[in-house]
Amino acid sequence: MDWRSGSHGSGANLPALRGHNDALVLALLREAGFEGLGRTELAALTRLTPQAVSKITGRLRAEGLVADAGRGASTGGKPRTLLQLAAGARHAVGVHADRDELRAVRVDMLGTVVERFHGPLDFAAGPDAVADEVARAVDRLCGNAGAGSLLGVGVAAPGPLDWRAGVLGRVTGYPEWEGFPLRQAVADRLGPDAPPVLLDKDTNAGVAVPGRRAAGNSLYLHLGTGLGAGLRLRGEVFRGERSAAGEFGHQVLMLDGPPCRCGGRGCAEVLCLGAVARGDLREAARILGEGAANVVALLDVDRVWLGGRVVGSAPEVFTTGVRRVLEARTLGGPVPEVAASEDGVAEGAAELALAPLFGRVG
Amino acid sequence: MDWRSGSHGSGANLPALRGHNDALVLALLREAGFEGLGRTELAALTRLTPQAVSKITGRLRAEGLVADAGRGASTGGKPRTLLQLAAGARHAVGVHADRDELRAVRVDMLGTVVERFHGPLDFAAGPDAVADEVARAVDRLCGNAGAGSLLGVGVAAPGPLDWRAGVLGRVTGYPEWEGFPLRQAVADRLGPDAPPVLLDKDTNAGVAVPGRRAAGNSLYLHLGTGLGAGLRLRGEVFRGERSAAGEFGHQVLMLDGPPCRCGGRGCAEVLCLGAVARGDLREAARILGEGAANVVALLDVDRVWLGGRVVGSAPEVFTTGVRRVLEARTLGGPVPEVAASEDGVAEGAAELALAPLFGRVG
DNA sequence: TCCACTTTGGCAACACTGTTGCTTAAGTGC
DNA sequence: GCACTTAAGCAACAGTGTTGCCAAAGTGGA
Repeated sequence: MDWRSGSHGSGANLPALRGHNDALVLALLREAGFEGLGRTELAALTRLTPQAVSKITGRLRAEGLVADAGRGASTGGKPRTLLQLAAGARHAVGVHADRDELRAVRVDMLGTVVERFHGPLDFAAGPDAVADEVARAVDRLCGNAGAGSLLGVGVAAPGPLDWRAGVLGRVTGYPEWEGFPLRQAVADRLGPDAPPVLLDKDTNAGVAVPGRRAAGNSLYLHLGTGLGAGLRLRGEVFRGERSAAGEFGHQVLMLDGPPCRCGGRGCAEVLCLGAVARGDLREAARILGEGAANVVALLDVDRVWLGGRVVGSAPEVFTTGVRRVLEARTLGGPVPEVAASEDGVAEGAAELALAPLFGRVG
Repeated sequence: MDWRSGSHGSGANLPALRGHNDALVLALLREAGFEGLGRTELAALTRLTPQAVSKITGRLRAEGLVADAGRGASTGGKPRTLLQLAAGARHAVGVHADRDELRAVRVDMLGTVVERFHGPLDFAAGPDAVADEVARAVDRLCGNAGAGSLLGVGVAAPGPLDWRAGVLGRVTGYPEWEGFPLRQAVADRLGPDAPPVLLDKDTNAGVAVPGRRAAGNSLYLHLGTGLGAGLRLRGEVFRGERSAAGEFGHQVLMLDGPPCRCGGRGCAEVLCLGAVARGDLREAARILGEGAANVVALLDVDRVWLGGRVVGSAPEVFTTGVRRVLEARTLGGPVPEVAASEDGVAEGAAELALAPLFGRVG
């Protein structure tokens, strides 16, 4: 349930109890998708009594979040009335603010993209101008949605940054960005009636891409101008206490190897980008694979997503290269799924805004 | 709160609500230790109303888990009545079943060791004989405790093993151990009225050593005949979906380096043990530090514990060596605490048995 | 066509949770 | 001595999931 807030979490009262169960039912209905789920199945999955499920779904129906989805087949008695998520009843917006481009999407409660928008962006114009552009993109996408149906806005930006405070960190090449409260800046521009705004690293949004199977542990590796990673453990984005988790580019893979801009030697990033610069993408994929295999072994990762422009330029090379290393290094154990991710950072940002509805922090 | 059971966790009802709040209050009182805590402070920490705290502490007092601890200083009004954990009211037993030695402890609810026992052990005698020895050690330690005060028994053994099922995996040198249900074997020998028995990897027990600050992320590195790790994320042991997390020995630190027994090349273990074999403990510490720094950066780790016989032979060399690497590699960020752990695996195993009382899985 | 059976799902009463409103106890400080 | 502050319990309350019961809506055999 995780009603954590302090170091030990928070106490729970009746509203919190109800909120937990509501979110749980919504999450199960979301996973079931268009097929829907009967009340009896929900009772079995939640381990609540059928009567409790009836009360809960009654509430959710009254709020318009859940709707009937016809009748199921009979199993010898009255056929069950199927319920499904009223996907279009609420929306979320996700924005990927990259160095030279802005991509924004509006998604429904299933995470399906309803509307897209993208345009140029220029970090050099300064953080205030970028906040303007982000707010403008959100407004454009929300004009077509019913008022009040927007649950949240997620903004993904290059890290590092402070997720809790919503403040940017040192963005390479743009020193004036450090310390800029982008989350608050966007929220101010959207007005006081706007839903909550979240700010997260692009790699964290990348690992949160909506998918039916949110459970388990996932790793997203982003190879572009730099090398970064996002982690999803037990279905939730893992950020660490100081939003610093997911540092992958400066994992040392070759002790006393070539010097890196970070001051270290033999970092994954310097090795990988070096191979890319030499045009040796196979070697870059192998290095990426070795780094991924370290994380896979350490954290029992189920799925590895690869993204970023370099990967996008030759997805096959990278997925097969990484998969080969993982197969060699997982001794008998299950080999994680490896796939190249379409640029889904904006979708992931929207997913982070949607997450609280389903009882997840992110 | 984490009343997880299925992939999405479980539904919550009133008993679960009460259990969560009871566990939370007990955890806070445990952290406060002998100083105790007033009802008002508990209310602030739990975000419950003072009246709710009075009801909760009333229940816990009736069960004997909590007791008065005198009066606090007045802050201008009636002085608060302090409460503290009745540490001696319940106990847990932890057993470290190592290849040639058995160490067992009985601890109170604060995790303080009340009684110790250790003796020889011989894995070669077979798993049944070892289960006998473990059960005998538990019986010996529990004879002196009041009946019914035992909350649980934790058994730590060399990994890999299946934590959920309580079944051993491949123990190097003892092929007949694979698949042996040690947890059930011990439970059978303790009888039907005995409290729950847990089985976990020694490295997981090592990272769960009782300490006031359970929150945050910790890493335990064990350097003995092999190299292993235990992870504690957000205060809970991280085992992964298949109990496979914490693989550290075969993290590749030197691409295409010296061949390892696992079939890979340049693994942390082969590099580290190689340096140890050459008598170069400083180099071993440096390698350990580089591996630790990778994990620290990836997971935003706060504390690094070092253990195992090799570390025990020269704790200063390893702590300073590891700390030096961490200082060099954390660029401006906070440097995690580094300490050599006394052999606390048995205490950690007891802690895992105690954990459910405080609302943690482990 | 009828009827026993199974399964679904809602109504009403219930037990029990934390919350609210109020009162009493027990200190401090002018 | 008295106003004030803080702690903590009693009683009534709102609202949760649970239990017991019953009506609705199917299946399947006589």
